[in-house]
Amino acid sequence: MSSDADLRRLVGYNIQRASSAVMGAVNRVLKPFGLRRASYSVLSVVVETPGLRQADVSDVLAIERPNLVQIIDALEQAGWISRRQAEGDRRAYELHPTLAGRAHYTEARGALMAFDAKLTSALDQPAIWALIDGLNAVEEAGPEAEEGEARRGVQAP
Amino acid sequence: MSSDADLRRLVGYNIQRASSAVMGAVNRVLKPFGLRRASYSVLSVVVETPGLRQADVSDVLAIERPNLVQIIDALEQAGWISRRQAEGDRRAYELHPTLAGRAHYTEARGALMAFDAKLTSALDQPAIWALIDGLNAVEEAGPEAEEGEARRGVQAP
DNA sequence: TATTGTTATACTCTATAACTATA
DNA sequence: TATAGTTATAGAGTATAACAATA
Repeated sequence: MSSDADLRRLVGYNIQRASSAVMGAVNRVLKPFGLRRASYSVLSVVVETPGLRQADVSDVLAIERPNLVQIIDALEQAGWISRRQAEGDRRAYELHPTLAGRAHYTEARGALMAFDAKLTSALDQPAIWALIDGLNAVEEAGPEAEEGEARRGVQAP
Repeated sequence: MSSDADLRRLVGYNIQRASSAVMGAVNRVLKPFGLRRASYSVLSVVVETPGLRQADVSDVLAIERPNLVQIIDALEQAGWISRRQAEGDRRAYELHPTLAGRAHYTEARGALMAFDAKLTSALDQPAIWALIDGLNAVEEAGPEAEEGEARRGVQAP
């Protein structure tokens, strides 16, 4: 009987453990491409949906605007995306992938998808769908599930 | 069609999003009890398996030994666990819960399990089992899945 | 008055090297 | 020589306040 058996009953704990087991590995897969998880995800949405503004990317990826700035700077300096003045709003920038950016994304995506497939190699397709559905349900429930939980309790040092 | 549709095909991305949606909420649930995720998990294994050494806790929870020290310090100062000299090895400490620690854990556990149940309120029991099984499979596959992925690629700024 | 991008900053989490005292 | 606990520290990742330019 393993010592974290009680913790293993919590979905949140299992998510955390799986997450930390995967995060570092993902970064190592992306490193040869000059990308990290965050910059890969930004490159992905810019390639898939050109013309998004930084605030849009912030909303889609749940990355705070200030933290996006440096990520976009790096992607722009690498020559993979570019900022363009948004038409009709001189405050905003539209983000577009360069040709090199599209090609680079395709390569990195191939490596990452191969890695991701290995993560689930012990599962059949229905199990993978169930996993993703479950994760999405938890993600949606997360913010609202706090109501009423954090009201009683003891203050401690 | 949402802009992260391509990312959503990656199990790792869905895990990351669910994880970050849940982590902060868990900490807010635990805050009234003077606990965070890490200290709650340490208190849990010490209550469930008294007498573990710090190195054992490090292995069970995948927390680096140096990072454990401050967590255990805080739990000890709060009066919830105690360090005891291990018999036959004067280098090591065995960790034991206090009476107050057991009681406090029971309270915090109740709040956390109620919160955790809300996370999965949209899922039936088989779906919850499938979610946990899938997460555990990914967690096991994580470390090994990197072989051969990170060898080719372009170095970038 | 509100919003976009930005700067600066701070806080948490995580990872590593090196020390001590024991074994 | 190796291990348990510790110290110090560095690096990500994340969050917030405040500013200039523009709406």
